[in-house]
Amino acid sequence: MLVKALHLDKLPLFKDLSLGEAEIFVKETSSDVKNYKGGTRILKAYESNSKIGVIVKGEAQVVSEDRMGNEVIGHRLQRGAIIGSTSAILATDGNFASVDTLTEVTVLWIPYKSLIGVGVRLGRIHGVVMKNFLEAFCWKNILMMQKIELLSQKSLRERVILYLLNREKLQQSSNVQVPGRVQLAKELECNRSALTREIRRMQNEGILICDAKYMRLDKTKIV
Amino acid sequence: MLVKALHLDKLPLFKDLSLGEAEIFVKETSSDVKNYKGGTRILKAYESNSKIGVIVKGEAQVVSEDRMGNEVIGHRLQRGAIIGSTSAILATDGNFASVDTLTEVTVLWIPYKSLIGVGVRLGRIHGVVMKNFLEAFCWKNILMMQKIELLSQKSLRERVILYLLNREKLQQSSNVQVPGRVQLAKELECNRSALTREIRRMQNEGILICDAKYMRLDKTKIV
DNA sequence: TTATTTATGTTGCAAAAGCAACGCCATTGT
DNA sequence: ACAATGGCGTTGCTTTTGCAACATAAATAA
Repeated sequence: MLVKALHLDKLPLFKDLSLGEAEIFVKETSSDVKNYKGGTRILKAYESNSKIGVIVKGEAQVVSEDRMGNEVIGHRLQRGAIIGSTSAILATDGNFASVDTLTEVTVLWIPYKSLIGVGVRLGRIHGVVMKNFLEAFCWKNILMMQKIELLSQKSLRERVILYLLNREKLQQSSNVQVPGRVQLAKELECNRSALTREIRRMQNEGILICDAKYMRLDKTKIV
Repeated sequence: MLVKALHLDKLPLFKDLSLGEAEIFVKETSSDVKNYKGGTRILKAYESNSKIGVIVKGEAQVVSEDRMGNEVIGHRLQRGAIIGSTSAILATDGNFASVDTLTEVTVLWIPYKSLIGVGVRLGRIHGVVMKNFLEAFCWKNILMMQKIELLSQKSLRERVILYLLNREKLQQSSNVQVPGRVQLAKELECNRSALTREIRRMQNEGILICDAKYMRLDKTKIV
């Protein structure tokens, strides 16, 4: 069965559930699994959506544009990531972002109404899933907070430092793996050449040691 | 009883519940109500917390500092606002912000464990509260997204415009009520005098009509 | 009332960041 | 092998923004 084949029970969303329980949940909520090729749009901005998606396999990406036509962040989504939650939960105006696949992607779609509605029937199972769901949701929140904090820095240098400090925690290493400069500049929401310039400065001052793929902050030198 | 006296059943969190049902919920989850004087700290950053708070009366404010010692956003919280959710849900590292009262404030504290745990016993009631809770959560999300979008603008002028457009929707009027310049500068995360300067420029160009309390964009003039 | 904060507008100056153009290198496709 | 594309560093120039100082007005406290 699907649950077993795709190891759905190993998803963070089903943490603390047995294989059997996960199967029951999927069945009772009429959730279904869909496959998408690379480069497809899974979720369209400004369209209504009634299901919560969980990425089971592959990699996808959030894509969106603000009113001014600028592209707003495009962070990556991998196994376990939850998509479409706001649009499903707030039937009215919810999603302002689309989700595109980067590789072939498998998604588990859970009808939001079922998620809410099956409570009585499923008892403990429902409680556990809900708990896991909320946790996932919160993580998303924390990431957003981090982004806000990052963008609130007044100088580019501070953004770089904060970015690296956050990554250190995430990657649990003081030698931080970073994306290419183009991507990095996007994430820091700054101009690419301004970024390289600042990186160079920091290197010269000995605050930062880095090559193309890794960076390391010298914490003794930042105030 | 408390629920009745404080009109708890009228809280968004208890939408679609009767007074009696709200009472049952409060009792079964062992939720309790607390009062705080103005200028008190309700929730402390970096301290563990196991309850979800709902503001019942009064006004409070989010306060936080980032690693660099800068004060990050302090948005206002009013009746219905939910606080402490991340720290309660993610027992480990959750809350990086404190909450202070501005006026006298009443808070309904719901133990997170109960919220999750009472599902079986409460059936429909639980489902409804959960649904309402998720919706509130999502709104928070949307506000954060808006903030991110705002901060992602490259020029101050764009920030001002985006801010006003968002407010227009919120206040449902093209004549937008704005806070004082100091507060506004904080929300736009920019320098106060740079802000007044930009406002003046926009006025001169005829893009913006404003006095101390209100602003109105001339949409025919923005691209 | 007067004194004392606190918000606001204004301005000059300095620092920071955006922009654009260029050259180099690596990857990819033909 | 060659061309074409795309990422990266560099640099000069321009614009934007932050900062600090000051004057005024408004609000608050004594």
